[in-house]
Amino acid sequence: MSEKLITTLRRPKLLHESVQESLKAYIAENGLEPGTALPAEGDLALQLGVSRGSVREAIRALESLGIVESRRGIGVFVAAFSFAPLLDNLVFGLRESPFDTGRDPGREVAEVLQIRRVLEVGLVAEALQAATPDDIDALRAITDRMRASALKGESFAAEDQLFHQTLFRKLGNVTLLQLLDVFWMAFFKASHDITLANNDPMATWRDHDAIVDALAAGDIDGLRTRLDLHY
Amino acid sequence: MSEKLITTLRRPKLLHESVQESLKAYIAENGLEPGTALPAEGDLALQLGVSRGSVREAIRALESLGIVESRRGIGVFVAAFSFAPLLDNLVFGLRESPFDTGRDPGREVAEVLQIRRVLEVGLVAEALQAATPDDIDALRAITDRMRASALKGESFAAEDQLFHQTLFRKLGNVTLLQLLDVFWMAFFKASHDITLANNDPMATWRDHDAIVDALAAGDIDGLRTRLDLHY
DNA sequence: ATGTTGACGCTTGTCGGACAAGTGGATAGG
DNA sequence: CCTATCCACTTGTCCGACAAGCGTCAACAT
Repeated sequence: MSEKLITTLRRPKLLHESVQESLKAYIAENGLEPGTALPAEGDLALQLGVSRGSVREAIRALESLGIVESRRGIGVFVAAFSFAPLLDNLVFGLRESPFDTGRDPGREVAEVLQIRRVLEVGLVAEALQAATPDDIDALRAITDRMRASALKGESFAAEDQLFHQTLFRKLGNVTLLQLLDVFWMAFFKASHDITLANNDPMATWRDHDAIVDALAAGDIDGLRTRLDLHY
Repeated sequence: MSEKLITTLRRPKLLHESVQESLKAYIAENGLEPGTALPAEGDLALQLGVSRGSVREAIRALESLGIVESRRGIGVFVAAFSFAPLLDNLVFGLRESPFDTGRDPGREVAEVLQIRRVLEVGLVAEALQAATPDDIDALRAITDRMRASALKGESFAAEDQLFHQTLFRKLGNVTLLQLLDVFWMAFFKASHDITLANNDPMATWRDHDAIVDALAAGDIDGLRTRLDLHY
């Protein structure tokens, strides 16, 4: 069959790449939990028979991926998985990925927005079913803080992010929550870089407040409509 | 206001991290396209006033993120953006992210599947509108190859991936396509690691074929239903 | 004249040692 | 018992050196 997976074959594998794989295998095979300390760079270099520089380069690569975390004067530790380390690269690569769209710098923002819209609109019904009165109270508290900030003419990025996170928390899908977080930040950073003209804070607050209203009333259709209009 | 974005503040910034940012800024500000060569490590070290080791560590971190690519004996080049370098880390971190779910090794798979379902079901209507007869022919050709493989008792992972990619290609949302690709591969790898019992190939083929039928008939509701049942 | 081969310079890859900077615990002093 | 200091250990950074891979160009052979 189509066994054409010879994509990027490295014959004589580079040393720091081998060390990288060795470290990943060491973590995976031993089932090391986040926070576990790895052997010191010197020990690793000694055990693997390579120089400390090669070990350091491997650690640096794994660190940028969020797999390990090195703390000066203490040691190297297994890091808790998070999308955050990948975010910077995401927005970096998102600024202008393909070549043929140079005339449309806001295209990636629109794409991210479309993905967020589909995800949230498609899941808000389930979020309504899973929501408890406590969740509604928490959302209302967030919109209250939004209004307070809006009245002072301030923006409320943190509250906006927290709102969408709280709305879908009860679904129990942590991957979804992280993904929404990534896209929220990607949208935030990108829109801040390109169109510095943020929307009217009061209008944004009313959008969120109307969503909470529909949520409290159990109005699924209205909820979908309000959320859709929000985008 | 709530300017609590002090998340990961490094007071005395580490040297190789500064070099990293400097390189990213150099690429972004000069608008360097993929394939462009960067100054040699030695030159960079000289210009930045740091050692070559620090420059190398920064390059190694950027390389693992897919931002640059260093070729031995030639130089360091700006890499084309791709989710591929991040995929390994994604599946690596997805194997068992949180601590409290050790008894449910398939939870992440279910989460990824839910995200894919919402995305595809929520966007299939727009995909129908954007689809041309050529697209339907292409999809039918894929399902034909699926049936041929299924009759021989073989699986058809590549065709499965291509099917979903073709279905949403006309939306013109490359970010979405890459995301679906990432999640498809994450699901494929994860499900292959955990539950080695893949579904019946014939049943999988019938699922996809029914989707093409509904697509050709312009039956939006049936399309949504079939796609939903597929998951 | 043309094709081949070899040397050379440039690049990244790897090594070893050295010192600075930061952390945490042991230890001596109050 | 509490406190301050010292010390072993770790990561961070630097320097110099050599190996390995690549491209160019000149000298050579045909």
